[in-house]
Amino acid sequence: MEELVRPNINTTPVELMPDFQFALSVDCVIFGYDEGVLKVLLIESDLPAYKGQWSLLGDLLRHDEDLDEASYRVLRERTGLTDMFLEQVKTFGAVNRHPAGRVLTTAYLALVNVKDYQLKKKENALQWKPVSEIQTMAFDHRLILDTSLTVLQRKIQEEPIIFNLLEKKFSLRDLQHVFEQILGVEFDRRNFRKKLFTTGLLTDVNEMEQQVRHRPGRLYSFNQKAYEQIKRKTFVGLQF
Amino acid sequence: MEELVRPNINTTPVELMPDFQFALSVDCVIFGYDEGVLKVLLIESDLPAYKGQWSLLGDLLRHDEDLDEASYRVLRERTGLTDMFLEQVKTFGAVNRHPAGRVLTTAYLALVNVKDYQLKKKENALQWKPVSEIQTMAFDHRLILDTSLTVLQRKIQEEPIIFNLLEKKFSLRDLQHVFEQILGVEFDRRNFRKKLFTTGLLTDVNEMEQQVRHRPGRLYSFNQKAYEQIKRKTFVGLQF
DNA sequence: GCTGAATTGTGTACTTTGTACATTATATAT
DNA sequence: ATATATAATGTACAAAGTACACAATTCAGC
Repeated sequence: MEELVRPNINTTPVELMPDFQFALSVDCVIFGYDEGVLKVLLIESDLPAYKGQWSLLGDLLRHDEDLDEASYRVLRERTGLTDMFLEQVKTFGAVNRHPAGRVLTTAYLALVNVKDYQLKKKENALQWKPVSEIQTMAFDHRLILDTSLTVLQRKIQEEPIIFNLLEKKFSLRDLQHVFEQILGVEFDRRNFRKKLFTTGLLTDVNEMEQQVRHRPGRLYSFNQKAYEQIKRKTFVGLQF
Repeated sequence: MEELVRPNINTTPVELMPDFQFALSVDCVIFGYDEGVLKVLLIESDLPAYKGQWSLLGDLLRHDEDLDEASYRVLRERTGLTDMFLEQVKTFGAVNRHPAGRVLTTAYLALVNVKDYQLKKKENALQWKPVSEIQTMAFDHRLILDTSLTVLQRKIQEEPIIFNLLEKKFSLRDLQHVFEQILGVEFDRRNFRKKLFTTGLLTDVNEMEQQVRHRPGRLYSFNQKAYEQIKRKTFVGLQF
Protein backbone atom coordinates (compact mmCIF):
# COMPACT_ATOMS: atom_id res chain seq x y z
CA MET A 1 0.00 0.00 0.00
CA GLU A 2 1.13 3.44 -0.84
CA GLU A 3 1.27 4.86 2.65
CA LEU A 4 3.63 2.13 3.86
CA VAL A 5 6.54 3.39 1.77
CA ARG A 6 6.12 7.05 2.56
CA PRO A 7 7.94 8.47 5.62
CA ASN A 8 5.62 8.35 8.57
CA ILE A 9 5.53 8.89 12.29
CA ASN A 10 6.88 5.40 12.92
CA THR A 11 9.86 5.53 10.57
CA THR A 12 11.27 9.06 10.75
CA PRO A 13 12.35 11.49 13.49
CA VAL A 14 9.72 14.10 13.92
CA GLU A 15 11.82 17.14 13.13
CA LEU A 16 12.77 15.78 9.71
CA MET A 17 9.36 14.77 8.61
CA PRO A 18 7.67 16.54 5.76
CA ASP A 19 4.39 15.68 7.43
CA PHE A 20 5.13 18.15 10.21
CA GLN A 21 5.06 21.20 7.99
CA PHE A 22 1.49 22.33 8.32
CA ALA A 23 0.29 25.41 10.09
CA LEU A 24 -3.03 25.65 11.86
CA SER A 25 -5.10 28.62 12.76
CA VAL A 26 -8.39 29.29 14.45
CA ASP A 27 -10.91 31.76 13.09
CA CYS A 28 -13.73 33.02 15.25
CA VAL A 29 -17.10 33.85 13.80
CA ILE A 30 -18.31 36.21 16.49
CA PHE A 31 -22.00 36.96 16.22
CA GLY A 32 -23.72 39.78 18.02
CA TYR A 33 -27.21 41.25 17.96
CA ASP A 34 -27.27 45.02 17.90
CA GLU A 35 -30.10 47.45 17.28
CA GLY A 36 -32.26 44.76 15.78
CA VAL A 37 -29.62 43.46 13.40
CA LEU A 38 -27.45 40.33 13.41
CA LYS A 39 -23.83 41.37 13.12
CA VAL A 40 -20.44 39.73 13.00
CA LEU A 41 -17.19 41.13 14.34
CA LEU A 42 -14.61 41.58 11.57
CA ILE A 43 -11.24 43.17 11.02
CA GLU A 44 -9.57 44.52 7.91
CA SER A 45 -7.07 41.98 6.62
CA ASP A 46 -3.42 42.84 7.20
CA LEU A 47 -2.20 40.53 4.45
CA PRO A 48 -1.12 42.26 1.22
CA ALA A 49 -2.98 39.69 -0.86
CA TYR A 50 -6.24 40.68 0.79
CA LYS A 51 -5.58 44.35 1.49
CA GLY A 52 -8.72 46.15 2.55
CA GLN A 53 -10.91 43.07 2.65
CA TRP A 54 -12.77 41.96 5.73
CA SER A 55 -11.48 39.02 7.69
CA LEU A 56 -12.58 36.96 10.66
CA LEU A 57 -10.66 37.26 13.91
CA GLY A 58 -8.08 34.54 14.07
CA ASP A 59 -4.57 33.57 14.95
CA LEU A 60 -2.12 30.77 14.44
CA LEU A 61 -2.26 27.85 16.81
CA ARG A 62 0.68 27.69 19.20
CA HIS A 63 2.61 24.56 19.89
CA ASP A 64 1.69 24.36 23.52
CA GLU A 65 -1.99 25.12 23.35
CA ASP A 66 -5.07 23.04 22.70
CA LEU A 67 -7.14 23.98 19.71
CA ASP A 68 -10.09 25.02 21.87
CA GLU A 69 -7.79 27.14 24.02
CA ALA A 70 -6.53 28.99 20.96
CA SER A 71 -10.04 30.09 20.03
CA TYR A 72 -10.66 31.21 23.57
CA ARG A 73 -7.41 33.17 23.55
CA VAL A 74 -8.33 34.96 20.33
CA LEU A 75 -11.66 36.00 21.82
CA ARG A 76 -10.07 37.20 25.01
CA GLU A 77 -7.20 39.07 23.36
CA ARG A 78 -9.33 40.77 20.74
CA THR A 79 -12.51 41.55 22.62
CA GLY A 80 -11.64 41.34 26.29
CA LEU A 81 -14.48 38.89 26.79
CA THR A 82 -13.77 35.84 28.88
CA ASP A 83 -17.10 34.16 29.36
CA MET A 84 -18.90 33.61 26.09
CA PHE A 85 -20.56 30.84 24.14
CA LEU A 86 -17.82 29.30 21.99
CA GLU A 87 -18.02 26.10 19.99
CA GLN A 88 -16.10 24.49 17.18
CA VAL A 89 -17.84 24.54 13.81
CA LYS A 90 -15.62 22.95 11.20
CA THR A 91 -12.08 22.77 9.85
CA PHE A 92 -11.37 24.19 6.42
CA GLY A 93 -8.53 22.45 4.65
CA ALA A 94 -8.42 23.33 0.97
CA VAL A 95 -4.87 23.18 -0.32
CA ASN A 96 -4.66 26.76 -1.56
CA ARG A 97 -6.85 28.50 0.96
CA HIS A 98 -3.94 30.57 2.37
CA PRO A 99 -1.37 32.46 0.26
CA ALA A 100 1.49 31.96 2.76
CA GLY A 101 1.54 28.18 2.69
CA ARG A 102 -0.43 25.20 3.84
CA VAL A 103 -2.51 26.67 6.62
CA LEU A 104 -5.64 24.92 7.73
CA THR A 105 -8.10 26.71 9.92
CA THR A 106 -10.67 25.60 12.42
CA ALA A 107 -13.70 27.85 12.64
CA TYR A 108 -15.34 28.60 15.97
CA LEU A 109 -18.77 30.03 16.53
CA ALA A 110 -19.01 32.63 19.27
CA LEU A 111 -22.13 34.35 20.56
CA VAL A 112 -21.59 37.51 22.55
CA ASN A 113 -23.64 40.29 24.02
CA VAL A 114 -22.63 43.37 22.10
CA LYS A 115 -23.28 45.57 25.13
CA ASP A 116 -20.70 43.66 27.18
CA TYR A 117 -18.20 43.93 24.39
CA GLN A 118 -18.59 47.65 23.90
CA LEU A 119 -17.50 48.32 27.45
CA LYS A 120 -14.19 46.57 26.99
CA LYS A 121 -13.10 47.02 23.41
CA LYS A 122 -9.58 48.19 22.73
CA GLU A 123 -9.04 47.81 19.01
CA ASN A 124 -10.54 50.34 16.67
CA ALA A 125 -9.77 48.28 13.60
CA LEU A 126 -12.57 45.92 14.59
CA GLN A 127 -16.06 46.49 13.29
CA TRP A 128 -19.45 44.97 13.83
CA LYS A 129 -20.78 44.38 10.31
CA PRO A 130 -24.40 43.48 9.65
CA VAL A 131 -24.35 39.94 8.28
CA SER A 132 -26.77 40.86 5.51
CA GLU A 133 -24.43 43.55 4.17
CA ILE A 134 -21.29 41.47 3.88
CA GLN A 135 -20.10 40.79 0.36
CA THR A 136 -16.63 39.42 -0.36
CA MET A 137 -14.18 38.58 2.38
CA ALA A 138 -10.50 37.69 2.62
CA PHE A 139 -9.31 34.08 2.21
CA ASP A 140 -12.21 31.60 2.34
CA HIS A 141 -13.79 33.56 5.14
CA ARG A 142 -17.00 34.12 3.27
CA LEU A 143 -17.44 30.37 3.04
CA ILE A 144 -16.61 30.04 6.72
CA LEU A 145 -19.13 32.71 7.62
CA ASP A 146 -21.88 31.12 5.53
CA THR A 147 -21.20 27.72 7.02
CA SER A 148 -21.23 29.12 10.54
CA LEU A 149 -24.47 30.98 9.93
CA THR A 150 -26.12 27.77 8.78
CA VAL A 151 -24.86 26.02 11.89
CA LEU A 152 -26.16 28.88 14.02
CA GLN A 153 -29.58 28.62 12.39
CA ARG A 154 -29.74 24.94 13.16
CA LYS A 155 -28.43 25.21 16.69
CA ILE A 156 -30.74 27.96 17.92
CA GLN A 157 -33.65 25.68 17.05
CA GLU A 158 -32.20 22.78 19.00
CA GLU A 159 -30.66 24.37 22.06
CA PRO A 160 -31.41 27.56 23.97
CA ILE A 161 -28.15 29.27 23.06
CA ILE A 162 -29.75 32.36 21.59
CA PHE A 163 -29.86 33.98 25.01
CA ASN A 164 -26.12 34.49 24.74
CA LEU A 165 -26.82 37.23 22.22
CA LEU A 166 -29.09 39.16 24.58
CA GLU A 167 -28.58 40.92 27.86
CA LYS A 168 -29.43 39.03 31.03
CA LYS A 169 -32.86 40.65 31.12
CA PHE A 170 -34.73 40.89 27.86
CA SER A 171 -38.20 41.44 26.51
CA LEU A 172 -40.09 38.85 24.54
CA ARG A 173 -40.08 41.19 21.59
CA ASP A 174 -36.29 41.25 21.55
CA LEU A 175 -36.15 37.49 21.87
CA GLN A 176 -38.60 36.96 19.03
CA HIS A 177 -36.77 39.47 16.88
CA VAL A 178 -33.40 37.75 17.27
CA PHE A 179 -34.94 34.47 16.22
CA GLU A 180 -36.53 36.13 13.21
CA GLN A 181 -33.33 37.89 12.22
CA ILE A 182 -31.27 34.74 12.32
CA LEU A 183 -33.79 32.39 10.77
CA GLY A 184 -35.20 34.81 8.23
CA VAL A 185 -38.81 34.02 9.08
CA GLU A 186 -41.57 35.72 11.02
CA PHE A 187 -43.44 34.19 13.91
CA ASP A 188 -46.92 34.96 15.16
CA ARG A 189 -46.40 36.93 18.33
CA ARG A 190 -49.05 35.15 20.41
CA ASN A 191 -47.92 31.68 19.39
CA PHE A 192 -44.31 32.58 19.98
CA ARG A 193 -45.07 33.71 23.53
CA LYS A 194 -47.13 30.63 24.22
CA LYS A 195 -44.35 28.38 22.98
CA LEU A 196 -41.64 30.10 24.98
CA PHE A 197 -43.67 30.13 28.18
CA THR A 198 -44.44 26.43 27.93
CA THR A 199 -40.75 25.59 27.67
CA GLY A 200 -40.44 26.74 31.27
CA LEU A 201 -37.08 28.32 30.51
CA LEU A 202 -38.08 31.94 31.11
CA THR A 203 -38.04 33.55 34.52
CA ASP A 204 -40.15 36.67 34.98
CA VAL A 205 -37.80 39.14 36.68
CA ASN A 206 -40.68 41.50 37.55
CA GLU A 207 -39.21 44.44 35.75
CA MET A 208 -40.31 46.42 32.74
CA GLU A 209 -38.51 47.82 29.74
CA GLN A 210 -37.14 51.35 30.21
CA GLN A 211 -36.95 54.22 27.77
CA VAL A 212 -39.12 52.78 25.06
CA ARG A 213 -41.57 55.05 23.32
CA HIS A 214 -44.52 52.74 23.74
CA ARG A 215 -46.07 50.53 26.36
CA PRO A 216 -43.11 48.77 28.01
CA GLY A 217 -42.96 44.99 28.05
CA ARG A 218 -42.06 42.71 30.93
CA LEU A 219 -38.47 41.51 31.21
CA TYR A 220 -37.43 37.87 31.52
CA SER A 221 -34.21 35.97 32.11
CA PHE A 222 -33.10 32.56 30.87
CA ASN A 223 -33.49 29.89 33.52
CA GLN A 224 -30.33 27.79 33.12
CA LYS A 225 -31.20 25.44 35.95
CA ALA A 226 -34.55 24.56 34.45
CA TYR A 227 -32.79 23.75 31.20
CA GLU A 228 -30.25 21.49 32.88
CA GLN A 229 -33.12 19.38 34.17
CA ILE A 230 -35.09 19.32 30.93
CA LYS A 231 -32.24 18.44 28.62
CA ARG A 232 -31.66 15.01 30.06
CA LYS A 233 -34.90 13.77 28.52
CA THR A 234 -33.44 13.80 25.06
CA PHE A 235 -36.03 14.29 22.38
CA VAL A 236 -36.33 11.44 19.92
CA GLY A 237 -38.27 11.79 16.71
CA LEU A 238 -37.80 11.96 12.99
CA GLN A 239 -38.17 15.30 11.30
CA PHE A 240 -37.13 15.06 7.75
CA MET B 1 -0.24 42.80 21.80
CA GLU B 2 1.59 39.61 22.30
CA GLU B 3 1.07 38.12 18.85
CA LEU B 4 2.61 41.09 17.08
CA VAL B 5 6.12 40.28 18.32
CA ARG B 6 5.98 36.57 17.57
CA PRO B 7 7.16 35.35 14.16
CA ASN B 8 4.19 35.09 11.87
CA ILE B 9 3.26 34.44 8.27
CA ASN B 10 3.92 38.05 7.36
CA THR B 11 7.35 38.38 8.91
CA THR B 12 9.14 35.07 8.37
CA PRO B 13 9.83 32.75 5.42
CA VAL B 14 7.55 29.79 5.63
CA GLU B 15 10.19 27.09 5.84
CA LEU B 16 11.76 28.66 8.93
CA MET B 17 8.62 29.23 10.85
CA PRO B 18 7.96 27.30 14.00
CA ASP B 19 4.27 27.64 13.20
CA PHE B 20 4.64 25.27 10.29
CA GLN B 21 5.53 22.28 12.41
CA PHE B 22 2.18 20.65 12.95
CA ALA B 23 1.02 17.40 11.46
CA LEU B 24 -2.57 16.69 10.58
CA SER B 25 -4.38 13.44 10.17
CA VAL B 26 -7.86 12.32 9.32
CA ASP B 27 -9.61 9.54 11.23
CA CYS B 28 -12.66 7.87 9.80
CA VAL B 29 -15.44 6.62 12.04
CA ILE B 30 -16.93 4.08 9.69
CA PHE B 31 -20.30 2.82 10.83
CA GLY B 32 -22.00 -0.25 9.45
CA TYR B 33 -25.14 -2.15 10.33
CA ASP B 34 -24.65 -5.89 10.32
CA GLU B 35 -26.87 -8.69 11.59
CA GLY B 36 -28.96 -6.29 13.61
CA VAL B 37 -26.03 -4.62 15.30
CA LEU B 38 -24.37 -1.22 14.81
CA LYS B 39 -20.68 -1.75 14.20
CA VAL B 40 -17.62 0.35 13.53
CA LEU B 41 -14.64 -0.61 11.38
CA LEU B 42 -11.43 -0.68 13.42
CA ILE B 43 -7.82 -1.77 13.08
CA GLU B 44 -5.29 -2.82 15.65
CA SER B 45 -2.91 0.04 16.34
CA ASP B 46 0.58 -0.32 14.88
CA LEU B 47 2.10 2.19 17.26
CA PRO B 48 4.18 0.68 20.10
CA ALA B 49 2.56 2.99 22.62
CA TYR B 50 -0.85 1.54 21.81
CA LYS B 51 0.12 -2.02 20.91
CA GLY B 52 -2.90 -4.25 20.59
CA GLN B 53 -5.45 -1.52 21.10
CA TRP B 54 -8.15 -0.70 18.61
CA SER B 55 -7.83 2.34 16.45
CA LEU B 56 -9.89 4.21 13.88
CA LEU B 57 -8.80 4.11 10.27
CA GLY B 58 -6.76 7.16 9.52
CA ASP B 59 -3.73 8.58 7.81
CA LEU B 60 -1.63 11.69 7.74
CA LEU B 61 -2.75 14.53 5.54
CA ARG B 62 -0.56 15.06 2.51
CA HIS B 63 0.69 18.41 1.40
CA ASP B 64 -1.10 18.41 -1.88
CA GLU B 65 -4.49 17.17 -0.81
CA ASP B 66 -7.56 18.82 0.63
CA LEU B 67 -8.68 17.65 4.02
CA ASP B 68 -11.90 16.18 2.64
CA GLU B 69 -9.95 14.36 -0.06
CA ALA B 70 -7.73 12.75 2.56
CA SER B 71 -10.71 11.21 4.32
CA TYR B 72 -12.01 9.95 1.02
CA ARG B 73 -8.63 8.45 0.19
CA VAL B 74 -8.49 6.60 3.51
CA LEU B 75 -11.91 5.11 2.87
CA ARG B 76 -11.01 4.09 -0.64
CA GLU B 77 -7.59 2.64 0.21
CA ARG B 78 -8.76 0.72 3.23
CA THR B 79 -12.17 -0.52 2.20
CA GLY B 80 -12.26 -0.26 -1.58
CA LEU B 81 -15.45 1.79 -1.32
CA THR B 82 -15.70 4.89 -3.45
CA ASP B 83 -19.23 6.10 -3.04
CA MET B 84 -20.21 6.44 0.57
CA PHE B 85 -21.72 8.97 2.93
CA LEU B 86 -18.79 10.90 4.37
CA GLU B 87 -18.91 14.06 6.42
CA GLN B 88 -16.59 15.97 8.70
CA VAL B 89 -17.41 15.73 12.39
CA LYS B 90 -14.85 17.64 14.40
CA THR B 91 -11.14 18.33 14.82
CA PHE B 92 -9.42 17.07 17.93
CA GLY B 93 -6.49 19.21 18.97
CA ALA B 94 -5.36 18.44 22.51
CA VAL B 95 -1.64 19.10 22.88
CA ASN B 96 -0.65 15.60 23.96
CA ARG B 97 -3.13 13.51 22.02
CA HIS B 98 -0.42 11.85 19.89
CA PRO B 99 2.82 10.38 21.26
CA ALA B 100 4.89 11.20 18.15
CA GLY B 101 4.42 14.96 18.28
CA ARG B 102 1.86 17.63 17.71
CA VAL B 103 -0.63 15.83 15.50
CA LEU B 104 -4.15 17.14 15.24
CA THR B 105 -6.80 14.98 13.70
CA THR B 106 -10.03 15.69 11.93
CA ALA B 107 -12.69 13.04 12.43
CA TYR B 108 -14.99 12.03 9.59
CA LEU B 109 -18.23 10.13 9.89
CA ALA B 110 -18.79 7.47 7.24
CA LEU B 111 -21.87 5.34 6.71
CA VAL B 112 -21.40 2.25 4.60
CA ASN B 113 -23.35 -0.79 3.58
CA VAL B 114 -21.48 -3.69 5.15
CA LYS B 115 -22.54 -5.99 2.32
CA ASP B 116 -20.83 -3.78 -0.26
CA TYR B 117 -17.70 -3.65 1.81
CA GLN B 118 -17.43 -7.40 2.29
CA LEU B 119 -17.15 -7.92 -1.46
CA LYS B 120 -14.09 -5.72 -1.78
CA LYS B 121 -12.12 -5.96 1.40
CA LYS B 122 -8.44 -6.65 1.21
CA GLU B 123 -7.07 -6.16 4.66
CA ASN B 124 -7.58 -8.84 7.26
CA ALA B 125 -6.36 -6.66 10.10
CA LEU B 126 -9.64 -4.73 9.87
CA GLN B 127 -12.57 -5.77 12.00
CA TRP B 128 -16.16 -4.73 12.35
CA LYS B 129 -16.64 -4.26 16.09
CA PRO B 130 -20.08 -3.85 17.66
CA VAL B 131 -20.17 -0.33 19.05
CA SER B 132 -21.67 -1.55 22.30
CA GLU B 133 -18.73 -3.86 22.96
CA ILE B 134 -15.94 -1.36 22.51
CA GLN B 135 -14.01 -0.47 25.63
CA THR B 136 -10.70 1.38 25.51
CA MET B 137 -9.15 2.50 22.27
CA ALA B 138 -5.79 3.89 21.12
CA PHE B 139 -5.06 7.64 21.30
CA ASP B 140 -8.18 9.68 21.95
CA HIS B 141 -10.13 7.48 19.60
CA ARG B 142 -12.67 6.52 22.20
CA LEU B 143 -13.56 10.19 22.60
CA ILE B 144 -13.72 10.57 18.83
CA LEU B 145 -16.00 7.55 18.55
CA ASP B 146 -18.32 8.78 21.29
CA THR B 147 -18.50 12.23 19.73
CA SER B 148 -19.23 10.77 16.32
CA LEU B 149 -21.93 8.50 17.67
CA THR B 150 -23.67 11.47 19.25
CA VAL B 151 -23.47 13.33 15.96
CA LEU B 152 -24.85 10.28 14.17
CA GLN B 153 -27.77 10.09 16.59
CA ARG B 154 -28.63 13.70 15.97
CA LYS B 155 -28.20 13.56 12.22
CA ILE B 156 -30.35 10.52 11.53
CA GLN B 157 -33.23 12.38 13.13
CA GLU B 158 -32.71 15.43 10.96
CA GLU B 159 -31.77 14.03 7.58
CA PRO B 160 -32.51 10.75 5.83
CA ILE B 161 -28.94 9.52 5.89
CA ILE B 162 -29.70 6.25 7.64
CA PHE B 163 -30.42 4.59 4.30
CA ASN B 164 -26.68 4.60 3.64
CA LEU B 165 -26.38 1.81 6.20
CA LEU B 166 -28.87 -0.43 4.41
CA GLU B 167 -28.94 -2.11 1.06
CA LYS B 168 -30.77 -0.38 -1.77
CA LYS B 169 -33.86 -2.46 -1.07
CA PHE B 170 -34.83 -2.92 2.54
CA SER B 171 -37.75 -3.95 4.68
CA LEU B 172 -39.44 -1.62 7.12
CA ARG B 173 -38.40 -3.93 9.91
CA ASP B 174 -34.74 -3.45 9.04
CA LEU B 175 -35.19 0.30 8.79
CA GLN B 176 -36.91 0.48 12.15
CA HIS B 177 -34.29 -1.71 13.73
CA VAL B 178 -31.39 0.46 12.59
CA PHE B 179 -33.06 3.51 14.05
CA GLU B 180 -33.63 1.66 17.32
CA GLN B 181 -30.06 0.39 17.47
CA ILE B 182 -28.54 3.80 16.94
CA LEU B 183 -30.91 5.79 19.11
CA GLY B 184 -31.31 3.21 21.87
CA VAL B 185 -35.08 3.49 21.93
CA GLU B 186 -37.98 1.39 20.67
CA PHE B 187 -40.70 2.59 18.35
CA ASP B 188 -44.23 1.33 17.99
CA ARG B 189 -44.22 -0.56 14.72
CA ARG B 190 -47.52 0.79 13.40
CA ASN B 191 -46.68 4.39 14.22
CA PHE B 192 -43.24 4.01 12.74
CA ARG B 193 -44.69 2.76 9.45
CA LYS B 194 -47.26 5.52 9.37
CA LYS B 195 -44.59 8.15 9.97
CA LEU B 196 -42.26 6.81 7.32
CA PHE B 197 -44.97 6.48 4.70
CA THR B 198 -46.17 10.03 5.24
CA THR B 199 -42.66 11.37 4.60
CA GLY B 200 -43.09 10.24 1.01
CA LEU B 201 -39.47 9.16 0.88
CA LEU B 202 -40.08 5.44 0.46
CA THR B 203 -40.65 3.81 -2.90
CA ASP B 204 -42.35 0.45 -2.91
CA VAL B 205 -40.19 -1.68 -5.21
CA ASN B 206 -42.84 -4.42 -5.45
CA GLU B 207 -40.58 -7.12 -4.14
CA MET B 208 -40.64 -9.21 -1.00
CA GLU B 209 -37.96 -10.30 1.42
CA GLN B 210 -36.28 -13.59 0.50
CA GLN B 211 -35.10 -16.40 2.70
CA VAL B 212 -36.70 -15.29 5.90
CA ARG B 213 -38.30 -17.89 8.12
CA HIS B 214 -41.58 -16.05 8.45
CA ARG B 215 -44.00 -14.08 6.38
CA PRO B 216 -41.80 -11.87 4.16
CA GLY B 217 -42.21 -8.12 4.21
CA ARG B 218 -42.36 -5.76 1.28
CA LEU B 219 -39.15 -4.08 0.18
CA TYR B 220 -38.72 -0.34 -0.26
CA SER B 221 -36.05 1.98 -1.56
CA PHE B 222 -35.16 5.52 -0.55
CA ASN B 223 -36.54 8.09 -2.96
CA GLN B 224 -33.71 10.59 -3.30
CA LYS B 225 -35.56 12.78 -5.78
CA ALA B 226 -38.52 13.19 -3.47
CA TYR B 227 -36.14 14.26 -0.75
CA GLU B 228 -34.41 16.85 -2.93
CA GLN B 229 -37.78 18.52 -3.44
CA ILE B 230 -38.88 18.35 0.18
CA LYS B 231 -35.71 19.62 1.74
CA ARG B 232 -35.96 23.07 0.24
CA LYS B 233 -38.85 23.85 2.55
CA THR B 234 -36.59 24.03 5.55
CA PHE B 235 -38.34 23.23 8.74
CA VAL B 236 -38.39 26.05 11.26
CA GLY B 237 -39.43 25.51 14.85
CA LEU B 238 -38.07 25.47 18.33
CA GLN B 239 -37.56 22.18 20.02
CA PHE B 240 -35.75 22.65 23.23
C1' DG C 1 -55.21 66.56 29.38
C1' DC C 2 -56.44 64.81 24.80
C1' DT C 3 -55.09 62.28 20.72
C1' DG C 4 -52.37 59.27 17.92
C1' DA C 5 -48.81 55.95 17.54
C1' DA C 6 -46.70 51.97 18.96
C1' DT C 7 -46.69 47.92 21.28
C1' DT C 8 -48.23 44.81 25.20
C1' DG C 9 -51.03 41.17 26.88
C1' DT C 10 -54.44 37.71 26.33
C1' DG C 11 -57.83 33.18 24.43
C1' DT C 12 -60.25 30.19 21.37
C1' DA C 13 -61.38 27.28 17.50
C1' DC C 14 -59.34 24.42 14.27
C1' DT C 15 -55.78 21.47 12.19
C1' DT C 16 -52.03 18.54 12.36
C1' DT C 17 -49.20 15.39 14.52
C1' DG C 18 -48.12 11.98 17.92
C1' DT C 19 -49.46 7.99 20.80
C1' DA C 20 -51.54 3.84 22.53
C1' DC C 21 -53.19 -0.27 21.30
C1' DA C 22 -55.19 -5.78 18.90
C1' DT C 23 -56.45 -8.69 15.16
C1' DT C 24 -56.11 -11.13 10.93
C1' DA C 25 -53.02 -12.75 7.18
C1' DT C 26 -49.02 -15.13 5.18
C1' DA C 27 -44.85 -17.51 4.68
C1' DT C 28 -41.54 -21.08 6.58
C1' DA C 29 -40.12 -25.17 9.25
C1' DT C 30 -41.30 -29.38 11.05
C1' DA D 1 -51.50 -29.96 9.60
C1' DT D 2 -49.58 -27.25 13.00
C1' DA D 3 -46.58 -24.05 15.27
C1' DT D 4 -43.84 -20.02 14.81
C1' DA D 5 -42.62 -15.68 13.44
C1' DT D 6 -43.73 -11.55 11.53
C1' DA D 7 -46.57 -8.63 8.09
C1' DA D 8 -50.27 -5.57 7.37
C1' DT D 9 -53.75 -2.59 8.93
C1' DG D 10 -57.15 1.47 11.70
C1' DT D 11 -59.19 4.06 15.36
C1' DA D 12 -59.73 6.86 19.41
C1' DC D 13 -57.46 10.12 22.16
C1' DA D 14 -53.91 13.53 23.48
C1' DA D 15 -50.69 17.01 22.44
C1' DA D 16 -48.84 20.50 19.75
C1' DG D 17 -49.05 23.87 16.14
C1' DT D 18 -51.61 27.54 13.65
C1' DA D 19 -54.62 31.32 12.51
C1' DC D 20 -56.58 35.10 14.15
C1' DA D 21 -58.76 40.20 17.01
C1' DC D 22 -59.32 43.34 20.63
C1' DA D 23 -58.66 45.94 24.81
C1' DA D 24 -54.92 48.13 27.68
C1' DT D 25 -50.73 50.86 28.48
C1' DT D 26 -47.17 54.11 27.78
C1' DC D 27 -45.03 58.00 25.39
C1' DA D 28 -44.85 62.08 22.30
C1' DG D 29 -46.84 65.93 20.52
C1' DC D 30 -50.04 69.20 20.62
